[in-house]
Amino acid sequence: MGIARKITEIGSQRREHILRAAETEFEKYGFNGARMQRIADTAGVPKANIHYYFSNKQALYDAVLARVVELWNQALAPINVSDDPAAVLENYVRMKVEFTRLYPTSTRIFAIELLNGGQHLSKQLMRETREWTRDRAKEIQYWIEQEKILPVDPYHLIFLIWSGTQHYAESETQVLSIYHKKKLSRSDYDHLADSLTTMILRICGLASGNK
Amino acid sequence: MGIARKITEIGSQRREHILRAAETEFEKYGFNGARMQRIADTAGVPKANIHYYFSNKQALYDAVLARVVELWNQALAPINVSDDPAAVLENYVRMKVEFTRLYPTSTRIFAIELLNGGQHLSKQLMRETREWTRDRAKEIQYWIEQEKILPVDPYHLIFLIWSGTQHYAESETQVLSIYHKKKLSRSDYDHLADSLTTMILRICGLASGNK
DNA sequence: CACAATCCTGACCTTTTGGTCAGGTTTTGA
DNA sequence: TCAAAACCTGACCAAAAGGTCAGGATTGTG
Repeated sequence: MGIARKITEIGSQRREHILRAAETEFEKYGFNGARMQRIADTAGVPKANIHYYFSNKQALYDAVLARVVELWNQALAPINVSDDPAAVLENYVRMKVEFTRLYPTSTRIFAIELLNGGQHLSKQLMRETREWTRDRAKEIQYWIEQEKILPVDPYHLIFLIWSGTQHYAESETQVLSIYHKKKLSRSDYDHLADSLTTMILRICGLASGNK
Repeated sequence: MGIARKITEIGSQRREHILRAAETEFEKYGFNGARMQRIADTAGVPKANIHYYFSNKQALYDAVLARVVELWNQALAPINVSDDPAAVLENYVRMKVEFTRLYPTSTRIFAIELLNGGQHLSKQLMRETREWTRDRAKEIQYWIEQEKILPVDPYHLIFLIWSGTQHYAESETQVLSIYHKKKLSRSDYDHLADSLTTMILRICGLASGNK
């Protein structure tokens, strides 16, 4: 984009088109394995056209990652709607499962990025995530002190929720192999949401009846 | 290796050397990002030497993956040493944490491979894992029927243990960023093992006191 | 209508990278 | 001791991949 060009024009749905193609490419092959030519083919545009919108591969990747991060931020934001630990936790777990179900591509791109050391993630995002987590941990700690839930390490609990949900996108291959399935269905995810909710609540001593 | 060459000679610690260098390379950059030249430099041998031991990049990667899988299999094997669910679960969780601590590289290579769809994993391994998991799930189901533990979805429980431990290797970047640390210490892992054990036991209604 | 700004792309260039190979050195074993 | 087997490597090579660019098409607008 070098010098400021007249901002987005109508015809620039191309940009969007390319971005979408790039997203699935980076998801499948990672940054290094991604091929500009293949992205061009998927998007149905000449390779040179990509370079009209994105100065280079890195810029394209950054743009893809930016959307992923934006989505991630959205997911972080809305949490506290209640003072009741059980409601807050259940709400969060279900949202996280839903996020994983709806955006497996983003989940995987993010996972790849983290595995690679997160070099392309902004300090900004890292800080926001840290602060968000710290606040959540404090809230949990407060619940513990009020004896509303059993004592647990708040960070470990949060990480368990994250990993437990994301696992179904990140290690989908393994999960599918074990289930002997081609794809996880909607009801698989519904069941997972119930199951995970129960487990997390039990950890906190907030048994919701049984099963 | 084309035609059968006289099997390993003493001098072939080279092979080992190269393999070790390749391991860290594949861990850092993934298959596509890995550079033969860099592996050679790390191993301190000329690039052509690598091709004396491994016909090509793919073969080298397969060899690396084979070791990882072997390690993985070892970790799967020893489980049942007791009839007491609490003991079995605690033992397994602690072993898994220890594995993640000791072999983060392997854990990450495996995670990358799964994220990539596990194309290089043998049907054999997939089947073994499926069977192992199925057996474990049956055992858990049995405990439930005997009312030794609270009802849970056995598969979800197993996946939760896996993801919860592996998370600290796979998303190490994020975890470290949140903890504001450079590295997880031995005691961090000890604490994690305690914490995870407690959480998993609570899920099963096997509260081990508190904390 | 004209001229600018934007959009588009085939052809081409450069660098990187996995891989080869001829010929040399070292080890083995009868 | 000596030849065969195994080991080693500098110098190359061909293909792949990211990126450039000159010039054409299209669109907007006074």
